[in-house]
Parts: sequence; structure tokens; C-alpha cells
Amino acid sequence: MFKELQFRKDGSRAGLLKTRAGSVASPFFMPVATRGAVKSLEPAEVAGTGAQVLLENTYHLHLAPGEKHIKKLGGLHNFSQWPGPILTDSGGFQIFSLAHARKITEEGVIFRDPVSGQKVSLTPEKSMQIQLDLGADIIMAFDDLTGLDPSKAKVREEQAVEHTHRWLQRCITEFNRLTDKTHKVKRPLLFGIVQGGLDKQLRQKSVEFVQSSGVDGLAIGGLSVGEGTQQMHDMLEFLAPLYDPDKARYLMGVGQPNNLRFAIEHGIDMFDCVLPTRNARHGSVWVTGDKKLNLKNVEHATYKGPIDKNCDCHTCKTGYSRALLRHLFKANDPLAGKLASIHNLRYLQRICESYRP
RNA sequence: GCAGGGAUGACGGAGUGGUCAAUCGUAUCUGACUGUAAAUCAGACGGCUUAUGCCUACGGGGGUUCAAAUCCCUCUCCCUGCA
Repeated sequence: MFKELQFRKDGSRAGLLKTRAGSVASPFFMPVATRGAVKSLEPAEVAGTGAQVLLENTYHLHLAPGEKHIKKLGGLHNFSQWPGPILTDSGGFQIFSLAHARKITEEGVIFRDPVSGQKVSLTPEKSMQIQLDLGADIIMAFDDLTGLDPSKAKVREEQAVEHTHRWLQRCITEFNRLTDKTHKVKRPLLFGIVQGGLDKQLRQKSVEFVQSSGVDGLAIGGLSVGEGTQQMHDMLEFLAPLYDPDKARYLMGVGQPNNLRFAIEHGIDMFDCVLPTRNARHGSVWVTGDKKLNLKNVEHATYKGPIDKNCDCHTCKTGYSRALLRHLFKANDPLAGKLASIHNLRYLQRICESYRP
């Protein structure tokens, strides 16, 4: 599944992740296309930033337009017009992001969709079924993700880890059932997720459990949920020596440039994050030195240069000025968010590329 | 000319005696955003300021009142009818 090509003194490694939709050079960053598209961008534009893999979401696509519908339309690759590998998140993150509108049981989770009001239940089995119907190439186990609730952190964290482990076993069973030889489907990859919050013992236990379960890759979940940079880095440092070298390691939801570098230098191969695209739509872009620029600010109104003169993204190379972007943001023109998204995505891709041979 | 109605902070627009430096929206300024309920959310927004503090303010001027954006007189401008 994962072939390590180069290990460097800085702790980083470069390799190749083999999926049924092609091999991917690591380390890499996956833009988030929750509902089937990276907001405001066409697939070719996403690819133009250097992205190789797209992340889409089980929960949201299940709600609309539905996995059966997508399956009929030829699967996610056809539907999203993205021929390259697609990873689907399992819906586990929604346990965290929709925490006020869901109920967790041993069986799974019942969500009350905040928009439609409809009840949606997800179980490990159902998550596997949906992801396979969608046609994802990398499938995530259904995990239980908790935030940093100080009042009941310990108890809830232990529960989350136990759920995650038991659910992983159920995911594997269901995944194997649905992908055995009788189905004639070329098997996608299945990744298990490590939980444990900021508790090192729990984390270690979780890494060992997930790695010994036979999954194709290891995801670190439950970070970037509000802890400090130092706490995140401590944990990544702690986990680094525990990884199995022939499994891909995916740090979920992390996209701050400094965190990306730190993680890569502590053995992480893959990332996803909404930050580059969401921030971009809100006017916030990264420039050399990881500095954040708010393009809506009045100081850019007369700035003729690009976002970053050192940047090779389409937006900067074409010559769109900060002054224009500021104006478009102020005028609520969606082109602003789109151009800024291209820039931010490229910023993260460049970081990844700098660690490849 | 006569009769009504109106003039509120950048704009729109509440408020008709004290709890009003004045609801709210827009605009403006700033910040946040990490497996997307997010082109969203939060704060600031008369001046000076650390301020529960002072000053200047609801078209101009004058008055009544302990107290006026709110009541009275007058002037200016705008709108609607009638001549």
C-alpha cells in the first residue's frame, strides 16, 4: 500500500501510496470537497494547485444527493469529475462538529440534521456501505471524535477510544464482507483512526490497536480540535516512533502551515483541512513566512502587487493584485474567494512538495 | 400662496418629556476560522479616553421645564394635496 522511498534526517519521509485510482506521491495535502466539490473550484483548478487526492464526506453526501443516487450516476469519480483518488471521511467528524444534534450509542450515532431536521443514523456498517457505494478509493473507518471538554474529558475520551476501536472491528468485518471476491470490485484502501485526545497512554494503546488490525493506513484523529500548538506537537512527537513504516499516516484535519511542516517532520504522510479554502473565502491568505494576510483590510486597497510575489499559484502568476482581490471581496464577488482558495491550496501543496525527492 | 406631512449619527430607518450617545439594518474597520451546519461568525463603529468619566450631538435660532431628539415659537429646506 505504502512504499517508503526516502527517509530524511529531518524526520520526514517521502513515498508512494498505491490506490486503485493511481499512486500518490507523499507527503500530500487533500483539498476538502465535502459535498462533491471544493467550494468555488473546478476539478481542473484544484488539480492545478498540485492536489492529487480529493476528500469528500460520507455524512453530507448521504444526506444529499445520496450514495445510491451517486452510484447510479457512475460513482464519485464521474459525479465529481475527479479521475484521481478520492478519500471519503466516514462521518465521524460530524459527531464532533454536530455535537449538539446527535446521540451516540454503542450501535452508532443518530444525527438530527440541523438544516433539514431529518434524523440520520450512521453505524460503522452503514458508513462502510455508503463509502463503498460512493466509490471512494480510500475509505475511513467510522470513529468517535470528542473535543476537549474539560468537565468530562477523561471519561468521554476513554469512551471515544473504545467506540473507535470496537467500531473499527465492525468496519473491517463489513468492509471485508462487501469487498470479498464475489463482488468483483477492486478493493479500495481502508484506514483506521487513532483517538485518545491528549492522553498519551490512550494514544499509544490506540495506535497499537489500529496498526495491528490489518488496515491499510493509520489516521490520527482528534487533534486540531482546539488544543494549543504545543500540545499538538507534543503528541505528534510522542507518536512518531510508534508508527509502522509500511502504513501511510494521515493526520486528519490539520492544515496550518507550521503544523504541516512539524507533522511531516514527525513522519506524517497525508493531510486534509478546510482551512485553506474556508479562510480564503473569508479573505485570509498565507504569504511567505506563514504570515496571514486579511485581503479585506483597507491596507490592500492600493496594493498593486500579487498576494505573494514569491508564489507560483495561478492567482499570483496571472497578476491579480491585492487591490483587485480586496475590491472583489468587498463587492461580495465569489471570484475573490476562488482566487484566494487557489492561492492557499497552492501554498500548502508547495510545503508538501518541498519534502519530496 | 393656502392646507397637511417631514428633517435623527456615512446611508436607510426606530424613538414623541427623564431609563438616549440614541433600537435595528446596511456600509466601514478589526479579529476568528483546523477530517466544512461556515461566501460564516464575533467585536468596534460621535470625540477624548483606563474610565461606571468628560465634551459635543437628533436641520438653524429662541423658549417652556428640575429635565427636550421628543412640547411651544420662528427660520431654512424637502414631500403631498389645493389654488
